[in-house]
Amino acid sequence: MEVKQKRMTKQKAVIFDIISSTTSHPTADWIYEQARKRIPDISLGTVYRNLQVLIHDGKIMELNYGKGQSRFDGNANLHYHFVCEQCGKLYDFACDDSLISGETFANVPGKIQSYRLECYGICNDCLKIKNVLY
Amino acid sequence: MEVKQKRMTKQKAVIFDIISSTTSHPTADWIYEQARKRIPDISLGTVYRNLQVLIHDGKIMELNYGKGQSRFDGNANLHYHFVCEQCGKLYDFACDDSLISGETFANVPGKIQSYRLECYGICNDCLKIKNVLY
DNA sequence: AGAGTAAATAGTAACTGTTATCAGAAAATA
DNA sequence: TATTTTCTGATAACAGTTACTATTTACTCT
Repeated sequence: MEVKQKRMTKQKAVIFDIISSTTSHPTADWIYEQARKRIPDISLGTVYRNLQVLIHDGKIMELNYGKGQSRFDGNANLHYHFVCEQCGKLYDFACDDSLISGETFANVPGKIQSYRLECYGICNDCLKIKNVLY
Repeated sequence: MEVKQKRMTKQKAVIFDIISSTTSHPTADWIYEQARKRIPDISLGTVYRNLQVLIHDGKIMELNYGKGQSRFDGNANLHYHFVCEQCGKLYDFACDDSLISGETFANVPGKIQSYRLECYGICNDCLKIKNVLY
């Protein structure tokens, strides 16, 4: 797939604005629905194309957890994610980077450039609702 | 999807044997090709179905990195993965579990049940071949 | 500003990986 | 052996994403 894109278009600007003004880690479909409110005849292909461009440019991150749709994150800075296995919500969390470095990767057979850490469990909201169950 | 399966079948045994005798984290397609050498008319659907059953039974792990095909790992014990971005190879690595615990997840808005750690970079083999470039 | 041209778009078809369906085969049970 | 249940192979359906192409749009150079 070709990800170069030099020109600024209305579509690209709107897509970037949508992603960077939410913290909800939206899917391409959701972004498409939002974008249609501003550009009614925007096409889903354009959304996907521009998402790739924005990723390529380091403006956004793509998060894919298992199967299903990818999610996109307007915060391209280093941070981690917590997935609630009850409600499916995706939470950001920060942690001291130094906790996972050095020794942690001592056994890796190569040179590390990046890593990815995610955790799974039950979020506080779900714990409140049905805390008997967990 | 239904993942219960009580009976041991030739197909299931062969699939499990193939996965557990390689450390190469194969895809469903590769497993299918190997299985056809032993059961020529086995179907791809059967491979997928039995992979789900084996995952459900905790015999194997599914690894999905971004898009593309899932990979399967006959080692269901806790361990981590290193992906070479040059050659695409997937390496296992162990690390002291205690390095990533406690404080690391202090800010998580919920109760953690599991986590996943992967790292990306250039493997030693690729570094040898073209070490000027990295 | 207007013309020329290279790049991006909308709409749609195609593709990929996976899952569902279902008639028939195989295994368990009687 | 007959009956019932589970699993299979073959194939169709599906979801998410990407490719294609004629048309439109943004930028460049007067």
